[in-house]
Formats: sequence, structure tokens, C-alpha cells
Amino acid sequence: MTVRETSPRGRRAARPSGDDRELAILATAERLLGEKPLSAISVDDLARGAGISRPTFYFYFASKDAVLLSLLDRVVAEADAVSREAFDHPVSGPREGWGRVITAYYETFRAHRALTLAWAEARSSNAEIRRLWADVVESWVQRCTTAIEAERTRGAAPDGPPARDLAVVLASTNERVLYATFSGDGPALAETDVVDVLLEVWLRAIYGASPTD
Amino acid sequence: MTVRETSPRGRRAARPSGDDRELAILATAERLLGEKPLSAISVDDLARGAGISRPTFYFYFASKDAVLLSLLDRVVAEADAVSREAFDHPVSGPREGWGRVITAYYETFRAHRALTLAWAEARSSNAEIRRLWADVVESWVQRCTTAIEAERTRGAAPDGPPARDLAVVLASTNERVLYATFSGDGPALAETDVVDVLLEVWLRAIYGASPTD
DNA sequence: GCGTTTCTCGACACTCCGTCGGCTCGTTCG
DNA sequence: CGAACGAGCCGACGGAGTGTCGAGAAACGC
Repeated sequence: MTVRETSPRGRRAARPSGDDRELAILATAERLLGEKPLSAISVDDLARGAGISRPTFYFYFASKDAVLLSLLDRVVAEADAVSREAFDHPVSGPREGWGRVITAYYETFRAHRALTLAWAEARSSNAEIRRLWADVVESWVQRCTTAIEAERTRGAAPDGPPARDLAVVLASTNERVLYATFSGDGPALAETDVVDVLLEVWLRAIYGASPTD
Repeated sequence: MTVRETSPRGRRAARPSGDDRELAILATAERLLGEKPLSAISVDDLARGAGISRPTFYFYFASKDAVLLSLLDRVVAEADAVSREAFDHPVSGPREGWGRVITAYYETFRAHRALTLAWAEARSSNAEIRRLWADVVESWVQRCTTAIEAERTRGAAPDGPPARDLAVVLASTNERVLYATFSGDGPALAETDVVDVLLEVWLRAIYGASPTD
């Protein structure tokens, strides 16, 4: 087995024993995020949690945000795989198809609730995290755009705003509604209802007609 | 003229000359927010911008966030007034009515773009700002809920998810879509299109039907 | 064994925050 | 008129974080 190539993010070089430490830092981060918000976690907390001193932390990660980024990379990869699968899966009708898509999105982020909330917190202050999320949404929007256009072409959906614009709006809707549901601040939907309501709004937005006045 | 009662927030006591300083701090904050994100603005920046020292700043405001809160109070009051007016205004049909509502929301926050972005940044770390925004959205959702129920009662809109759930989703949609448009990061709609697209989605969500499969 | 690389940390320099105690005024009142 | 008071102001301090530097320990390659 040759020297393992780790991802560009993470520690500076690759060697055995240090791997444990890197994992320990990541695990500590995920654990602490379940207890308190990102802003209340210091580099020192992460270091001590992983059994090392603060300067040593910097041997493995460039900053607190770099740890979060590492964590997010994993979730993003998972979300992307699940989403791709949801879009490719054969379906019997629009309701089942879009329901599958929304459910996939919902399940993935629900499984990593703490990380999802931390991401939202870090986004406002970190350009790299912003970019990572923008990429995720973009690929999501593209898939939706294609699907909407296909529905229009086959005559199942009426014309309306450009498919991409519609996709951007719907992706934004999911993002904000699910975030509210998971974080629980401000008006939000119950976890048991959120997928159903979102699905109904999606279906109406894509297949429904607006009143002619 | 008796001693002016200032709002509970703001400086600790009320006396003439200090008013200028308080205003100067608020003005400085608004100016700096147009140049850099909230996180890049220090208390020292605000103090120096207002021509005072850092300790003196604390004579007027308890923290940087308190300044933002003061600024937001104003915008919130304005937004609330405009929104109330939009809902009460007599209209000739659904498209005009809802269009008025969405436009009001859009114009208000566009006029205070920098503040809107700062609010989003502060929300994740400040419970009081979170609560303020939650209240704003709540009153917004209630107005929408009532309006949707009225449309259903008069037979103009079909049944569907609970009106309140629909209202929460639509309010969230506006929030996220407009934020993306104003901040410009991630997939977003052009400022020229955003109201039209949102309106179409709203109309379909409220008046449209979903496919029966 | 011995150099090289990995890993580790104590100590430092820096930024920002919030507070305390004392200074300077103008106003009030005896 | 002159003390007393309070609004307004700031220098200086202590504390919490951050990121870096340079020197030491431990493992490895030969």
C-alpha cells in the first residue's frame, strides 16, 4: 500500500499516526457542534478535545473553518450522490418523482443537523464555505432546470418563468424552509409536515397555472 | 418641551449634546456596512468614525450588536407599515394584490441592502436579533394566512395545505430569494426579474392545482 | 548509529472586547 | 459665588482568542 493521498484540505502531509489525530479533531468538532454553536467553539476546545495543544492543532488544520470545511466536504459528497440517485430513479409520476427529490434533500441534512446549522453560521463570514455551498446549490439547480424543461417539452407542465428561475426559487425555498424547521427559530413547519407541504408547493409551481384575473 | 424619552435601546440616559454622538455612531455604522461586512467592523471603527474613543462608545451603546439592533428597529417599523398598507390596499384582482405585497417587501429591503445583509450575518450569533426577525416574519405570516384563507372562503383558491403552512413557505421563499439576489452569492435571480418570478410562484402556490398523476 | 522528517508545545505578538477610575466640563442650587 | 453634581470623555488594565516561531522529542530510512 503506497502513501495515501488525502484530500487537498486537511493536514499538510500524510503519515500514519497523525491520521488518528486528524480524525480525533474532526470527531471532536462534530461532537461539540451538537452541544453549542460554532461561534462558541474555540480552537483550544478542538485541540483539547483531540488531546493535543493548540499550536499542534495548526499542524493539522489551518483554522477552525478548515475543520468545518472538511466535515462539509463529506456531507456535500453524500448529498450529491443521493440527489443524483433521486433524479435518475425511474418514477411512475410527477408526485412520486419530485417527492423523492425533496425527501432525499430532507433526509441528508436532517441526518447532519448540527453541521447544517454550523454551515449557515459560517457562511456569512467565510468566503470558501460560501463558494462550496454555492456550488452545491448550482448543481442542484441545474438538475432541476433540466427536469422542469423535460416536463414542459413532454407537455406535462405549462410554460411560465424560465425553468432556471423557477429552479432557483424552489431550491431557495427548500433551503430556507428546512433550515427553519431544523433550527426551530422563527415561524417554521413541523418536521412531520415539511416534506408534504414543500412537495405540494413544488408541484403547483411547476405544473399549476396562475389565475388569469 | 420635556426630557425626550428615547427608546429602551440606545444610550443609558437622555441629554441633549450626546444625541449628536448617538446619531453619529448610527450613521457611521450604516456607512461602514456599505463598505465591509459586519464582522469586519470593530467597536473601535464605530467609535473613531463618530469622533470618540472606544470606551466612550460604551456610554452610548452596550455593544456593536446593539447599534445594529437600533438600526434594524427603524427598518422593521418601516417594513411593517409598508406591508400593512400593501395588504389593506383595495385591489382589482389576485395578481395585482399579491404583486403589491411582494413589491412592498422587495422595495423596503432593497432600500436598505447593506442593513439586510448585516442582519443576516448577525442573526446566527445574536439571540435578540433572531427574535426581532422572528417577530417580523410572524406578523407577516399571519397577514398572509388571513389573506389566503379569505381567498379560499370566497372560492377563488382551492384547498390544500393549511393556509399558515403555505404562508410560512412563501415567506421563507421571499426571504431567501431576495437575500440571494441582493447579496449576489450563489445562484440568484436578476433584480429586474425577481418580483415577477416570485409573484408567479406565489400565484401558482395559492391558486394553482397540483397534477393528479 | 545518524540524519531527516514528523510531530509537539511553550512562549510570543497581536487584535478585540468590556470595565474601572479619574478627569473635565457645564449646570444647579444653597 | 462657589461647592456639588452629573453628563461626557478617555487612559489603562485584564481577559479571551488567534496565529506564528523556534526549539525539542520521537520515529523512520539507510
